[in-house]
Amino acid sequence: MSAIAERSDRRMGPPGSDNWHAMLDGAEAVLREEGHAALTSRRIAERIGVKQRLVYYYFATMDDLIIDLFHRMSVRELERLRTAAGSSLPLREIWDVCINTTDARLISQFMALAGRIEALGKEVIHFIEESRAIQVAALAEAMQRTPHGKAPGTGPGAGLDPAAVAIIATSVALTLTRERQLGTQSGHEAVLSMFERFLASIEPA
Amino acid sequence: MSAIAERSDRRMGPPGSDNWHAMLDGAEAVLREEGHAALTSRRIAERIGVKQRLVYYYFATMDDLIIDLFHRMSVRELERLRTAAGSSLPLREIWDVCINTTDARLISQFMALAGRIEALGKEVIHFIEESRAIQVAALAEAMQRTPHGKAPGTGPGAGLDPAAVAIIATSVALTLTRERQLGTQSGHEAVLSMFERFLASIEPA
DNA sequence: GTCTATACACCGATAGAC
DNA sequence: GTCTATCGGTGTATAGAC
Repeated sequence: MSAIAERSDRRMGPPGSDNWHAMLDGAEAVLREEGHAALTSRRIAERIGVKQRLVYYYFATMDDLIIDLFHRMSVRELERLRTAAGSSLPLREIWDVCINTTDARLISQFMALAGRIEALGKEVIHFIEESRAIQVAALAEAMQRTPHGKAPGTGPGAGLDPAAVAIIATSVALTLTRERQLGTQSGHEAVLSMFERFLASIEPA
Repeated sequence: MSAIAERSDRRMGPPGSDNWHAMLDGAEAVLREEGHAALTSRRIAERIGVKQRLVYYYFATMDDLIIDLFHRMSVRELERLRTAAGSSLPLREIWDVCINTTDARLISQFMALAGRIEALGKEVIHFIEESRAIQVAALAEAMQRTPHGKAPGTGPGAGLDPAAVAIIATSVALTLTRERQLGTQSGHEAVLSMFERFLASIEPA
């Protein structure tokens, strides 16, 4: 998945090595704290105490570094989601991951970057589809097991579509996290208690 | 609201003039097409056919330009929302604004910038709270008029909270728009038809 | 594997003439 | 109001020694 193989001439360091991870750790911290405008080879090198040139030994270009960073993060996040989905209270655990583990600042930075770096956009799409599949599967199973409510506002009992619920849940989780980090929480309790009620009805604790 | 008054010494051009608007137009286009890393005074000047120095005649710093740009955009967007809220089908019109008018690329760029520029963060919060108030008011009125459905999955008839619905609707609209622009639409029909059913139940056409 | 040194482009912002 | 000219800084990326 690394773009390293695509470049030919320059000698390069091994992905997965300690330095490689250290550089991605530094990049992640810079991205989180200062935004992607500050994500430069110099800043990363300075942060982890190596020379700038070394960054280009492990990553052919800064774009490649960014893509590898997102990929490492998305692998971890999918792992977290799969673990949550395999637990005894899958929906609650997944919701917990979405609302507490995710860093909205990082997501914002990657979203902004995805518009500029095409290969990153593809990674992002892949991540969205994978994570949604995990959530839809967990929701479908829980809904099948429990006689669940009706679609909101609907007269006759059209059931909820797991795909719709998955999109709503992840969208809302991201919004709440982002707004909280931004500094506003107006209306948050209302939607949180609504999700709490939904969880209680479909996955009793 | 412009930061111009806060700088003292340098002579500056009038906000609201033709050039001022032209520069913000150029900035908006750059932001949309190339992202905020490319949003520089030179790029803007080049785009609208003036010299770079002129940008600094109208805006004290690039940050001020960005804040003014967001502010101009948020005023327009709030105006659109208020018009929609005053129409004969307010909920449908508001939903239409959220899902069709909004450019998710621009939002992503501003979100990423809001973490870095403190004054922009405040503008963003202000916009979020204003637009949410408009939506909540429209929802509350429509819900009061129509006997609406129950909270999803709930046994006893706890009503939907307008604030919760507003957050859900805007979150989902932004997600759908962003994913569509990114290049994926998996699950979108499910959630769109769910909103369509909700709208039909609460605001018959 | 890691380093020094550096080419070259572009950035924000300013001084001061017209 | 708009221009020319420019400073000082920082960015990506490379060449080639050790």
